[in-house]
Amino acid sequence: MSSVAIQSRAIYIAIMTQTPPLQPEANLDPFEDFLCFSVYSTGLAFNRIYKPLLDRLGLTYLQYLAILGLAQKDDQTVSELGEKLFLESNTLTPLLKRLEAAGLVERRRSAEDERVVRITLTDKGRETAAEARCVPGELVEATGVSIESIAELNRELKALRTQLRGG
Amino acid sequence: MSSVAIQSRAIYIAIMTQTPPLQPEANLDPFEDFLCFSVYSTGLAFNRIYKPLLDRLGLTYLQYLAILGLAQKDDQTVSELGEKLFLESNTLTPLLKRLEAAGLVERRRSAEDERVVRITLTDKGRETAAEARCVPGELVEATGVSIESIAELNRELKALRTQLRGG
DNA sequence: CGCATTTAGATCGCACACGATTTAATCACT
DNA sequence: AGTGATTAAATCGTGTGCGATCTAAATGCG
Repeated sequence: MSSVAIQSRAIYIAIMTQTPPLQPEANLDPFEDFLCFSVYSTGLAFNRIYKPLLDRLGLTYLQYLAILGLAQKDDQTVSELGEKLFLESNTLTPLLKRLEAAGLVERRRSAEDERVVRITLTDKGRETAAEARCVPGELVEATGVSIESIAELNRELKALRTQLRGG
Repeated sequence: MSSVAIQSRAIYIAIMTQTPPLQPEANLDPFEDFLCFSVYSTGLAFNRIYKPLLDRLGLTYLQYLAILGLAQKDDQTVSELGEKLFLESNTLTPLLKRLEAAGLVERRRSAEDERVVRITLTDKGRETAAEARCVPGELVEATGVSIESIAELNRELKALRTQLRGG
């Protein structure tokens, strides 16, 4: 059994808490030591925490993020929104059609460039966005994680994401 | 437009870097300040980094995690594996059937309790697991994130996940 | 102008996630 | 032993993510 070869452009993004390279024989617990798994499973946990709150707004987690993104700036293109969310049209187009069907956004081809689709929030969409902004305030600190340490965690994750995306 | 009511059991899980409660008028940038989004988008970035490496093993990201989980301990039940991955049978059953179809695992009903399905790695599955363990070693540090800071980040994420899951 | 190239979205197929429900087996308790 | 509750896994429907491909519009360039 051969180990997979090292890539030519040696990106190394701190993936785990143990020093690479790993030997197959190493006795490690992947789900404790792999940062990628901590990020993955924390994402699942966030999704589950948000879901009951977003259900009342009739939004999924991604739809919630999209609505917040649209509320930031009116009349964005699909690509523009995609840059904020780190997603592309293959994910956003169906999502935006669902939001349109729900009466929260309008999709219109640009007059200057017919390739471009511009998204605007409807009145109902703006109301939903305002409610969506209140959702995080509902999740209230129970134990000892301070706002400061969360801010720090957020900074670290953003730096990591930037590295993962190639700087 | 009504703000959503505070829940009776006031869980607050530090969700963002600004102090709640948020007013709808607050001029914030959700995608910079929301920890949930940093976790979400970092997860997407991890997925994309891993994909080309896992493609060579013929595994998806979740299949990779599942194989590593199965390699830790032989003859696990679906529920046992689910506890490691924070997933349930509605996600794992189809995934395990795909791994079975690929010849990497075997699924067998327990003789003692016919409700239980036990999963074992085949020889091919163990080979794949050994290769899978080498994958993180391929992702090599390019810039200034040290193993120590990654270990710290990992600890913080795990603590956060624990809180999100209700302690 | 003519035509290849590029670009923005859309479409398609596959694999997750997850709430809700179903099935079948076991347990609890009388 | 009987039966209602519980449990483990499977099934189903909806909504992401994403690689690959497609379409149509705009651009570049001789």
